[in-house]
This record gives sequence, C-alpha cells and structure tokens, in this order.
Amino acid sequence: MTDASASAQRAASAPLLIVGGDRTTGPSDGTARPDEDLLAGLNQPQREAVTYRGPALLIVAGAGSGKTSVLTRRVASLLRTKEAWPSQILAITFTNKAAGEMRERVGQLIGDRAQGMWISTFHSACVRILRREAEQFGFTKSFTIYDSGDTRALLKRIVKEHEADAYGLTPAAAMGRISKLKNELTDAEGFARSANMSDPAERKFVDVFQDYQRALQRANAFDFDDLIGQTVYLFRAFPHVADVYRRRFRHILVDEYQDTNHAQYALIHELTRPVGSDAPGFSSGGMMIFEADPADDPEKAPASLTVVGDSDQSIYAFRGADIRNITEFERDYPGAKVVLLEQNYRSTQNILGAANAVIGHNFDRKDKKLWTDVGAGELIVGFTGYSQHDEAQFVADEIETLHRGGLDYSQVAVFYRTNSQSRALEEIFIRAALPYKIMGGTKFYERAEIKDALAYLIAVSNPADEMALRRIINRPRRGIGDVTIESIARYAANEQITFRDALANSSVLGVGPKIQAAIAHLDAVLAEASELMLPSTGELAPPTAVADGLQLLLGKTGYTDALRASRDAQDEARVENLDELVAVAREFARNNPEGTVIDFLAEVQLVSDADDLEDASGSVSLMTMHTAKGLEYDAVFVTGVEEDLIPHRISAGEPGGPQEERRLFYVGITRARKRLYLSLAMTRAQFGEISVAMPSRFLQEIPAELINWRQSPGDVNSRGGMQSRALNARRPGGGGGSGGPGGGRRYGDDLVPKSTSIERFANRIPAKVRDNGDLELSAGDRIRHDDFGEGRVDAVTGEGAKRVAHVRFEKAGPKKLLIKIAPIERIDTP
DNA sequence: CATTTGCGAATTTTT
DNA sequence: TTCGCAAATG
Repeated sequence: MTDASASAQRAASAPLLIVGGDRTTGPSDGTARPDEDLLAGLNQPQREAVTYRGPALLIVAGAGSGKTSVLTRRVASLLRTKEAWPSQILAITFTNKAAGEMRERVGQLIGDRAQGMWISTFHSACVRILRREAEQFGFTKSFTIYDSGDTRALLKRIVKEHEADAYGLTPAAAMGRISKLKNELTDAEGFARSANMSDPAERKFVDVFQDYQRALQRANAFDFDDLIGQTVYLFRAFPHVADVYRRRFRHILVDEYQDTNHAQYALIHELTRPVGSDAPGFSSGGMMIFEADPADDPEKAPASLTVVGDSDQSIYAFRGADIRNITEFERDYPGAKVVLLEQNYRSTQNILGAANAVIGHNFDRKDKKLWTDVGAGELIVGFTGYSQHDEAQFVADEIETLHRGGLDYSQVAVFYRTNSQSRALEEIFIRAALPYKIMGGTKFYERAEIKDALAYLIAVSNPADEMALRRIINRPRRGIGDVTIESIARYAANEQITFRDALANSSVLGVGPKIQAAIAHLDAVLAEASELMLPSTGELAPPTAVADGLQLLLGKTGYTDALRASRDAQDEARVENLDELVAVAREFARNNPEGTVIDFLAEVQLVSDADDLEDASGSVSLMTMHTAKGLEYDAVFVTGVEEDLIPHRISAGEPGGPQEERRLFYVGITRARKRLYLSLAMTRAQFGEISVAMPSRFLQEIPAELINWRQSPGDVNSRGGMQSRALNARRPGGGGGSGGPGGGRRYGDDLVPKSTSIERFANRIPAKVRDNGDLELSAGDRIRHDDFGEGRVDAVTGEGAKRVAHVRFEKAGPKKLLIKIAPIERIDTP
C-alpha cells in the first residue's frame, strides 16, 4: 500500500492523469483508463470536468446540466485512479442533504472506499476542525453551537441590558448587522476600531457586539457565523495548525460556490495555500511568503481546488453570499481551468426557453444559454385565480388530473415565495384529500419542546452555557421566576463561578424553601444525568447513554409529565416529538457507538431539517423556491407569481434585490422536467386583509407563445370574463382581455386555438382592472357571482377599495368577497 | 410567581 | 391572522 500512497501524493499535484492499475474493474491492457466506466454517458464538457487535473478548476454548471453527476464522478475518478486517498478529499456542499446524496452516489460508484472522505457542509467541517483545535484558543472540546434562535435570545437580553432599543437597535437589527460583519470576517474589536464613535447609536452597537461576543466566549459557544469565521481566524493565527489541514486535504471540492460568503471564501483560500506558507496580515512582515518553488516539493504544493456553481442560481446574497467569489474565480486562482456545462438534461425546450428568457433580463451576467435535445414538450400552463384559494383549487385539480394520468404524487412539487402562502394550499389539499408534505417548514429542531430537551443535554455537556440553563431552569414550571434567576446570576457573578455551580449552592441565595428545594432537585437531576453520560470515573459512557440520559432528564424533571397533564391538544404532539427525539438519539447510538452527547448535539444542531432524512414518497412536495434549489420534479407549480411576492416587495429597496428575485424565479422554473405551471391570484389575503394583486413582471418576460393561459389575468379582470371552472372546467377563456386583439369575443368550448388565448393576453399586463367601486351592498342584498352563483349578503365590512362583502351562497357556502373587483352583480335588494 | 387578558405590531428567503 | 409583550389579576 505504500507505493499506492506515494503515487497518490505525486498525482495530487501532477497536471496529467496518471493511469494506474485497477484490480477491481476493467482490463489492464494499458489502453483503458481505470475510470473509463465513470465517463459513460457523459458529454465532452462533462468528461473534461471529471478528468481535468490541475491546481484549480471552475465548473460553470447551468441548471440541470448534470452537475452532481460530474462532481461525484470526479471524486470517484480521483479515488479509482488512486490519485488520492479518501482521507485526502474534502468535499463541501451547501446542505446536509446534498452532502448525504453525494456520499451515497460516490459510494455507489466505488463502494466502501468512499469511507473516510470529508463530505460535509461548511459548518460541519468547521465544527470538526474546531472540535479538535478548540483548546488552542480559549474554548473546550465540549463547546456548543448557537443557532439563530439562541443567538436571538441572547441578543435580546443584551440589547435590553444596554437599553439599546432607544437608539433604534432592536435585537433583530443587531443580529443582522453582527452576522453581516462576521461574514466579512470583522470581529467586535475590529469593528470598534473603525466605527464612528461619536455617534451614540454606533457606540451602543459596539457595546452590544462586544458583550455578545464575550457572552459566547464565556458560554463556550460558537454561533453559526463563528463556526466559519473562527476557523479562518484559527488558521491565520496558527499557521502550523492550518498546515495540518493543508497537508491533509489534497483535493478540495466546493459545490454551490456562488452561494459562498466572504468567510467561506477565505476558509477555502486558507486551505488552498501552499503548505508552510504564512498568512498575510499575521506574519510579521505582512507579506505573503511562498516556498521557493512549491513544485519542487509536492508535499508542500497547494491542494487542488474544484468549484462548481452557477451565478444565475445565486439566491442567498441577502445573507452574505458574494457572487463575486465565482465571477472572479479566475482572478483569484490564476491559470484556473473553466469548463462550461450548458446542455440541460432535465427540462423540455419550452421550459428552458422560458428560463433563458427570464434570466436574460438580468444585465451584467455572462451570457449562457441552456439547451436540450429532448424536444419542445408541453406548453407552460398559466392560470389566474380569483383568490388564493381559487388558485390553490386549480393546482389541486390539475395535480389530480396528472395523477390520474399516471404521474406519481412524489413527482409533483408546488413552490411559493413565502412560507405563509402554504396555508391556502394546505387547506385546499386537505379538502381534496391530496397527500402532501411541507418541506422545510417549521423545523423539527426549532420546536420549543425539542429546544428544551436539547438545552437539558447542553446543560449537562457544557456547564458553561448559561443560556441553556436559563432556558430550562423553569421548564417545566418550578416556581423559579425572573427574580430568582437574576439573584442566581448575581451570586454567580459575585463569586466568579458559573451559573451551573451557583445552582448547587442554592442554600445561600436566600430564597424561599420551596424554590430552594426546586433548584436543588434540578441540580441533582442534572448531576445524575451528567454521571450517566459523562462518567467522572473516566470510563467510557455506554452507547445508549445519550438516549437514556435524555429520558432520565425528561422523566425526573417532570417535563414529560407536565406535558401529559396539560389539556392543550398541542402538548400531545409535543410528547410525540420528544419520543421522536429519543428515537433519533438511539439511532445515533447505533450509527456512532463511540458517540458522546457532544457529538450528538453537534449533529443535531447542524441538521436544520428532519425532513431532509425522510423522502416525500407518495406525497406532493410543497416548499419555498429557496428550498427547491437542487431538486427536480416532473411537474412543477410555481404559485403566487405576482408583483410584491415574486419579486418580493422588500427586495425592491435592496441593491441587486430585484435581480436576485429573478434568479430565484429562474431557479423555480428550472426545477421542472416535463410540465411547468405558473399561477397567480388576483386577490390575496394577508393578515386578515384582502388586497389586490398584480401579475408579476416576470410573466411578461416569458415569450407569449410558450404559455397556454387556461385563464389569463385578462379573463379574471374583465367584466363577465371569469368563467367558473366548476361549471366548465376546460373552458380556455371567456370574455375579452382589456381591449386586446381578442377582446369581446367569446368562445364556448375547447375548440379555441391556443394562439387565440395567447393573442388575448399576449403577456401584456392589463391596464384596466375590473372596478365595481361604486357598487353599494348592504346586508340582506341578493347577489349573483360568476363563479359561486347566487347568495345573500350577510354583512359588509371594511372601507373604500377594501370593502368586503360576507356572502352566504346557496351552493358554494359562505365566502368573503372584495366588492371592488369581485365578479358580482346585485339582483335584489330587500 | 403564574396566569390571563388585551393590545399592538408585524410579517422573505436559511446553512 | 398570529405572535409577543405588558399590565392586571389570582
């Protein structure tokens, strides 16, 4: 094996492919490459992306261009040819799901040898590194990770202490600014130096930032951003530590490179320096010092770097992703090879045509056109609902039709811009008995009871973490309120001991006997759990320790009992969730016999979504367009294609906002393999208010001939145009479209040629909206609605343009209608 | 200290 | 509509 090892070392820096013998597959007649089978079915650029060897490679991978396949085969090829050991490979993905998928696919290609690679997210990789090196800079191995909820809670307290609210500094605002700064690798001290200290608000912010950072340090905790930022700091401050990893990782691959922020970029940059090089800014001279000639010494050559990305799919600028990381890759890595993957293997030409047209409206982008050879396929279907429920009904009906046509529910997805839009869809789906699953909604690990349970585990594993203790000290209710908590905190501060140790000395706090007993009991349970999970005797905790300890904590503290005793229906579900968590812990023990509480917590805190693990088999998937990235479905519904939603209203103010929204829409439509539906509603209820919605500008950017409007915005807006789907499901259109070419004509059946409906809407947003502004309705009036038939007005609420009639229809039941634009007329008044 | 009530505010995307 | 917070009450 030593010769193979040497060959791997050599190959890592060699520009040419070294063809080695392979005992497992293929003939060894000297002509066949050992990785030939890995290239099967790949096009030329894809092959190049798999086989190119050199210091830096950028794969520009358009949507659906087989990116994952190329990436996994590249890794497999490195291993198969023995150019690298698994342990020399670091592959970074954006999500845990992507990491798992990649691991599995590499495993399929080359089998067990895939073990030992680091395939993980930025965050998990950094946790692994930090865990090993924590002692280098004032943390311990048992540090905990603060997610955004924890961060918010901590900042809330600090902001309050500083009364920074008075300066307009809310916890949310502080959180956003701190995160941004950390993503730019600016720490509290660095910011303080450059801040304008004559501004009192700025001074407050500096105080909050510094306090926050001190609190993290005291709690032996890292927030999400610190995981990356502190690793970079570690590498820069301790070059010998960095060298360990530079030596180890000879091949670094980064997926979704367009979504990396500056800190992540810097991390990769640190890892791809030549071994033994000092970091600029930390070496005394401040100069970059390279080895005389790294090529002389392959051991010290920088790792080879492969990044994959598509700037058109950059949708995370709002949280610091810097698109320049990919656009300027060639400048950052001179001599980098660039491979373009433009052939799309996913969608039909019609879908791609729409996608290309939309994204083409973004200026300052490298022109790139996806193409396919699978043919035009079906037209995109457009639909405009009268309300969001109407829209949802259309989606449900259409999914049923697809399903009857033989399409599995799991091959259908419904996308929306904001999570709140899922509600209307859910309501209709439940009524239609459509199996569905919401992806990435309220996350399992963000539920209160789960966070409580984890806080108990943290209280045991990281006694320095005061936040966790504060969280659980009165859950379940023990009669320990703010007053008591603060007196414990004060005592701990005075005595220079931790909050946890203060609990053990509750007798000196001078609180009532009942409360003191409660504190003592909690302390005892924590100590017992601690002994179980982290034995002080030095022997190893049994694999079942985590699950057992969790059960012990939840049982003996009375947590579960309190939930059971509650008559709140939700609390039953909470108990089930906790059982689920215990099951997760048992599963963890099976997979990691040596795993400790700390390992368990790290795993759990970095998995954002329990849904990641389950597949949505047999169900329609509902998710935001952000969540949709990287997925694909035979049929895709993009809903709520309205101004102020996509592009979202808030984006209008942000620089580059509208363009990012366009990319988001692009991501949404490029998920579709065969059928794409774009739908919108004319009215949308938001927090109890009904408002008028306008079609999104993005609709106009799609060539009209690509869309078959079942019901265009014109149909709904024009008087008498809105035909009921319930009465005539297949009618392609009704009345005239706002004076357009087809205006005024009526068609009664399916014989309407497609061109007519295009002509009628022609992707022009109708200038005129139906207006019943002058229609006065009062309780008792009888009205007729184009869709719902006849009914009686129960009440009228609201004012002006937002007057709403509450109508009880004979057939359709009670409805709320926006009088100004509803297709209604009065037929009788009492 | 806990619970209830009422009020006001705020609603994007997430590793 | 729903959530969080403050004040009032038990």
